[in-house]
Amino acid sequence: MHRPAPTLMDVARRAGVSTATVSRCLNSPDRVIEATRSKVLEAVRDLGYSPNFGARVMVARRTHTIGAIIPTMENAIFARGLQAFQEELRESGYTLLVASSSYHAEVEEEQIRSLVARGADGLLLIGHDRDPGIYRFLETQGIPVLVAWAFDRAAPLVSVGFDNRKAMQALAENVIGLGHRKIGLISAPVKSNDRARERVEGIRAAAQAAGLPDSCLHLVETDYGIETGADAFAQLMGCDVRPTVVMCGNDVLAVGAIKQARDMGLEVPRDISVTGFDDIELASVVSPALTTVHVPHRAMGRRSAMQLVQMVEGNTPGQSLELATSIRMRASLGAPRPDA
Amino acid sequence: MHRPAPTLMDVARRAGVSTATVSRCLNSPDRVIEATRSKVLEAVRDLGYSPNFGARVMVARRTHTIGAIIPTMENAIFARGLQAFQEELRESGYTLLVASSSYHAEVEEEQIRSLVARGADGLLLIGHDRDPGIYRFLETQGIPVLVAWAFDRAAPLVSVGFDNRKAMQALAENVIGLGHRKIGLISAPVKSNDRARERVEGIRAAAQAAGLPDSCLHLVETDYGIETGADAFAQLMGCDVRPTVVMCGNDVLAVGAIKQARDMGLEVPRDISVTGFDDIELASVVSPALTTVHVPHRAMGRRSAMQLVQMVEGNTPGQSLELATSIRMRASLGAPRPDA
DNA sequence: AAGGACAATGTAAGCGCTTACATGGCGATG
DNA sequence: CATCGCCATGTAAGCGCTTACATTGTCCTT
Repeated sequence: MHRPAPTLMDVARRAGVSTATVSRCLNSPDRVIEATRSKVLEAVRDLGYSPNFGARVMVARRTHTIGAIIPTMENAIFARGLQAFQEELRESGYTLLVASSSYHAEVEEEQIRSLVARGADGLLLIGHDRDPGIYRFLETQGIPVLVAWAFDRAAPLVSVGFDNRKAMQALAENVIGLGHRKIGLISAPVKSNDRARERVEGIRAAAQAAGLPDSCLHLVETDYGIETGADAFAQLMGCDVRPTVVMCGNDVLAVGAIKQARDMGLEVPRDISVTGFDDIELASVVSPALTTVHVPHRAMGRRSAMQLVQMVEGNTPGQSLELATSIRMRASLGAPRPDA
Repeated sequence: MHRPAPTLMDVARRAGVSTATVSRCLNSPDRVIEATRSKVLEAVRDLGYSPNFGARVMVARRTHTIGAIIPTMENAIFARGLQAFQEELRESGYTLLVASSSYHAEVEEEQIRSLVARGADGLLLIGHDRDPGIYRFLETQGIPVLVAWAFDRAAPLVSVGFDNRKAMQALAENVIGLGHRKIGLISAPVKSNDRARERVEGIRAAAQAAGLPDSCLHLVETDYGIETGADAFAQLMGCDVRPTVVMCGNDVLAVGAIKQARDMGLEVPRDISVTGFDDIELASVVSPALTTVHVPHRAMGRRSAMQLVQMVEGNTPGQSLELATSIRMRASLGAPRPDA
């Protein structure tokens, strides 16, 4: 059905030169005399020639491609950071290829292998929880890897991000400081998700520090999404001991919670407070605006890109970087009702 | 600094067989006797071997990779459809690689070339507006291309999507039917964005059909985002003739408009109505919930994937598919105030 | 005018893999 | 027991490109 794509050889023949000359025209034009060059470039245009990437990579051993695997594209949590990551990469002459794992470890592993096989010069991964085998694999492949969205000095991999536990703990201290003693928690599944786990533990730590019993915390785990957040909220409200505040592992869940509260005729924050995590755009749009932990998405993306490029080009071990988070106090958090 | 990644040859030597046998072990295991196979697989594991994609592609001429270039990852408009697209691809044994163009034609062209060079077997593009030169390039490369998010029978490329104009026209007819005569429009820049353009024209068509003068429409173009939507809304409200309804080219802009209305002390829909387009999750979360055009994101993603795979595998020309949209009447649209 | 330096181009090896074809061994068949 | 066929494996070509090295021609230099 289709003539195969033209090759270097075709161009060379048409221009009446050797393949080497064509290659040089394309890669170091100044090493070829003007007359030849224009002849060759004309042939390239006429034929609609485009170099075969595979062949080129095989020789050059560099693709100028960075791969990123994120848990999901479905919500905005990674979107902004990734956008910044890509912008910065572009400036350094790299192309970003993104794959999403749908929060499945096996899919992620598959994607890692796929991206590596495709010659990614470096990889961006989210979070630390991962089968050690895959780290060994990356090691033998000699591919620099950077972990983002979670800073952990002790982790085996270089990471650029923030301390999830500390950030959530700070928010929880505020919540407790307002007088809340019955706290509902909605989190993404903590198994094999270090970020979710750390956030929950941050809350635990704050409760403990304030001398609250463990029983004051009620955790519901659920998948990611507005609807699932809503369901979890309903579940929490159905318990014998109603919480006065629901702290959510991220903004998407929190928005679901707020929505459900509204649907149940509860007023936030008068009847119940809600908090989130991430400070995505959604957080300031929802009504009441969401109290949440602000994460420096764009800075994280940019710094990750810079660091990763450095690791790739300098062949250096790379250095972890901790970014600060801050608390955004907005309308969704208030003191508990005196009668509650 | 690093030992180069192991090759087929290394594995073969370690397992004491030929490279052909190793290759067969990996690609058609049943053509190799059990004993040999386990020997080879052990060597593969020990060495952390991963096939060199470039080399493999060069021979096989197939990558089982589909590339997609979307205008932005920053908001959820493409997220859900893309997720479905990826899921369907995965089931057919394909990997999805995504790049984003930030709504820049040159970036998009670069990404197309990059993805093609990387051996994408097929491409998913959004919308039809594009330099014809790039179509010629794709033609000579023999890469099947599918356009999504915009159905157009007359377009040169196969498309799976909906009729943007018709969809928006239907919504506009509703709006006009409610009695609105002064309509504000907030759209993404219509130049080189056929979807935005068609939507605006849909509104124009509805106005014309209802016998309204052109002057009843006031268009503001702005980039994508909640904040820009808010600004555009403020601008619209600052005009001498205040509209009674603001129709937005998409939900993100509409959410910005609603937010701005709230900030300006206007009650939606009593003081002013707002409509969107896309029906992303955000639309039903915002308060008041957004009246918008529902787009079958997931179906579009799945059908696009199926169609594209068919084009790639069957080497067939492919067939366009029009999907239906529907109107979601929610709280943000009401009749105009009698006194307005 | 002969020798040398240098610039432009050509020649060919080889990157890591798949696969058509060649080879050898073994069981079934007559 | 010789013959055939088949299965498991090996051999080697070649995918499209880059690049080290070889070749040719030009223009100085002495």
